[in-house]
Amino acid sequence: MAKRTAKRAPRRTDGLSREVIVQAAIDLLDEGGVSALTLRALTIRLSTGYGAVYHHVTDKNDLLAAAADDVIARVLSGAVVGADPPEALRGVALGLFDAIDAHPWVGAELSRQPWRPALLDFYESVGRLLHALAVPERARFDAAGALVNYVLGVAAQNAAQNAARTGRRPARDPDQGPDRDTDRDTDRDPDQGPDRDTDRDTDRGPDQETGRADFLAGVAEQWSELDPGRYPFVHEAATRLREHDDRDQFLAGVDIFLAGIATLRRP
Amino acid sequence: MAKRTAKRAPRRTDGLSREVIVQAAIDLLDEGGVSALTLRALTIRLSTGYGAVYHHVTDKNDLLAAAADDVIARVLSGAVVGADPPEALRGVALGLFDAIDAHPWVGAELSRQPWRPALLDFYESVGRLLHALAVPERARFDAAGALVNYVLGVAAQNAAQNAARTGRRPARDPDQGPDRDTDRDTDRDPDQGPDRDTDRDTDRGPDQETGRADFLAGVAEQWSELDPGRYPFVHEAATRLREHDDRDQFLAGVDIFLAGIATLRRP
DNA sequence: CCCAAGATTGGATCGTCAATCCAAAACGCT
DNA sequence: AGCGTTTTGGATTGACGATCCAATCTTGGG
Repeated sequence: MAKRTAKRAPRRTDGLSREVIVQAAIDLLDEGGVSALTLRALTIRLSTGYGAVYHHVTDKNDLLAAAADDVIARVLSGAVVGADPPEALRGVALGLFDAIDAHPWVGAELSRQPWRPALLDFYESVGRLLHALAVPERARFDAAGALVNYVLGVAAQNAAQNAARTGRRPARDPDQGPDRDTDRDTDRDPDQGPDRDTDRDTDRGPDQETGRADFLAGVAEQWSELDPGRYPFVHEAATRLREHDDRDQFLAGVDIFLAGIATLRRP
Repeated sequence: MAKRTAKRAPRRTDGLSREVIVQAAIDLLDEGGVSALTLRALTIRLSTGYGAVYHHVTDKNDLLAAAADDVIARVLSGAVVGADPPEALRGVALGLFDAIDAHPWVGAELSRQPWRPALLDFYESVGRLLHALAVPERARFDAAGALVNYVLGVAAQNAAQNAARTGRRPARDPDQGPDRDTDRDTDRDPDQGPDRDTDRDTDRGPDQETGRADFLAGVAEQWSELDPGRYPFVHEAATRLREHDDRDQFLAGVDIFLAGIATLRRP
């Protein structure tokens, strides 16, 4: 076989740096979700090779973490100030929520590593505001943890679903239509050929906005078909689900939280 | 190469069924986390081939979802009855928390698909208990959603961390030996210097129980080294962190929630 | 200006994985 | 027994993360 020295492309002149790589990774992630961040895609986008990338980055995990830190750092810089504590808490929580909503992949990443330095400022803000709310020290720790967990949990879940809906995959998960093998056990139906295409690469919905509505409508449809005797609450909730808004419901949850926290005050 | 008809192993006689496969998958998942569920491992454990598995299961996602459904179905069957509503809510939440704690991989899976039928009973229980608490219909929907999100969020995060600590991987992460050249730094990061090794995968403790404590101690160590002027709350929280217990803090969060929900009552 | 040591880069290569494919083996029915 | 159908085993494909090494640039000492 021909000498493996087969005339390689000339070396780039513009410096490749960790920042450049991380930014390219963020772009890929924003465009196509976690599954779009592959070493191959990165090397193509940067028109470089594997070695160059790995020279600046230890790992794919390193890259993902760096990208998440980067996004969060930018977001948290725009802090909410001057409002009364409850309002400020809402603002901080919403800030993180919106950030993760805008970059769904960040949610999954942060959920996996909630003690990353990038979140320190978030903890700190929450803790201070709780202090301002006269929550005693011991309870403050629990309350802050719970609130952070709530925000990250909700955001991560919305992210996972948004990602799934738009054809991006949080990790795996091929979109999957509204219904599906609820019938498993016994003996899977003899063919299931017809869906089978839901599988692979997903048809990404015609539109992201209407896609979300369609998805919710599908779930609501299923829920409303449940036996009202056996599932009275879920059956009823189906109607709410149709008019449901992620952000509103998130805020409602935060408010419940704040109301609960208010009971912890020690004057 | 010998004719590809190279004498294949005799066909098994005990029937291979979807149940058997799912159960084997659960075993693998419980033993080694998500990363341990590979088609290879599955075929080896079942001493069968790829074709056989894919004949009963459409996808790896399908398999994972089925496994999660299975575990949850078993857990939720042991419902809490007879207690007063708040106590029952605590019981339901704890039940799900403990289940996910025992099977960390379920947390990640459910977080990604919170509307799976397996969770219907959970929603239903929560909704009914909220009804018993005299929460008006509209608020009930928000409250139930928030509570479910909280439980799933916390459980998923604990799961992710437990998984990371014990060497199981929540999603990616190539196992990789304990140490490694994290020093690939070159320049970058004048800030956030002290951590940087929190980065990757932390030293996994020798033992699962003490491992958790070590991990928390490590984070507490970092936090306590922060500038108390810049991060008063986090710095102070470090001491709490050392004596922190996941389950207790989870319950504290649930209680805050319940206190907040109590303010929604309409008599 | 020149050249060697080191830093940086490109891409071939390896091992693993999910998924597909097809023929062999067992089964079921007459 | 004979034949179509279901079930099974395993080779194969293609994508990925990671590693490796030679080619290429940069730097600084002379």
